[in-house]
Amino acid sequence: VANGFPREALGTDTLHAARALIGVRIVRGSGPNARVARIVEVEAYIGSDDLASHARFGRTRRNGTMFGPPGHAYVYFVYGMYHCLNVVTEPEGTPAAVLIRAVQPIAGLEAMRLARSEHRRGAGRARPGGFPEDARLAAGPGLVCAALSITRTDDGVDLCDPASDLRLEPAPASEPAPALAAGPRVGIGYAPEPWLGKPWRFFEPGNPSVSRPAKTRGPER
DNA sequence: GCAAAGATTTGCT
DNA sequence: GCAAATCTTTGCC
Repeated sequence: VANGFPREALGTDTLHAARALIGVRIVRGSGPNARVARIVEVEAYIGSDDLASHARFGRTRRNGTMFGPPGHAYVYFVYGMYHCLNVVTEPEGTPAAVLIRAVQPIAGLEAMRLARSEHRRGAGRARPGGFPEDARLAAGPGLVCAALSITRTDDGVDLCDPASDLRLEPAPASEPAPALAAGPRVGIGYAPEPWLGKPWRFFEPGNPSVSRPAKTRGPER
């Protein structure tokens, strides 16, 4: 019997929650067809003051979930073709979330490949022959949602509820704590300093499922 | 009501 | 290395 993810690990400091999410499982569905993936890369977006966050405009129709209780999924649509999954953090009323940038496929790889192949891209173009390496199936925020069939219908889902079709589960107790590295967030060139340079991207260095190599010179301690 | 840009990914020049 | 694909959301007139 799977345990639900402890909400208290997400309800306070977002940077702490972001680091704690590395290694945690994201599960889609149940039974033999369940898809299980291990989080290897995240980014923190904290409060309305963070000029890289969707919350910088205050509460809007799109980002309302970010203002809600922790442990729920904030899913948004971007660039006309991709979705991005976030885990809401901080107490209700404080807009903050952790973007899931990359996951490592653990189980249900067939279903992940199928979901990715069905994810329609540009002008009906067919995907070129062959699937990517297993480790690269969900190596990016848009690919995470494609591989796990995450869309806006999942916005607001309680990820700490073991009964949710999309949910978090703790890493197995036997698994060693993952190494951690940090660096600046990706794709937020519109944001001014100091937000642009905040080292609020966390990942497991060396993991082949990470979306892109570290921009930092070496692993942080 | 309209114009501009986006927490991306991919393929081509 | 750069621009296209594609459409929702935001901001301004």
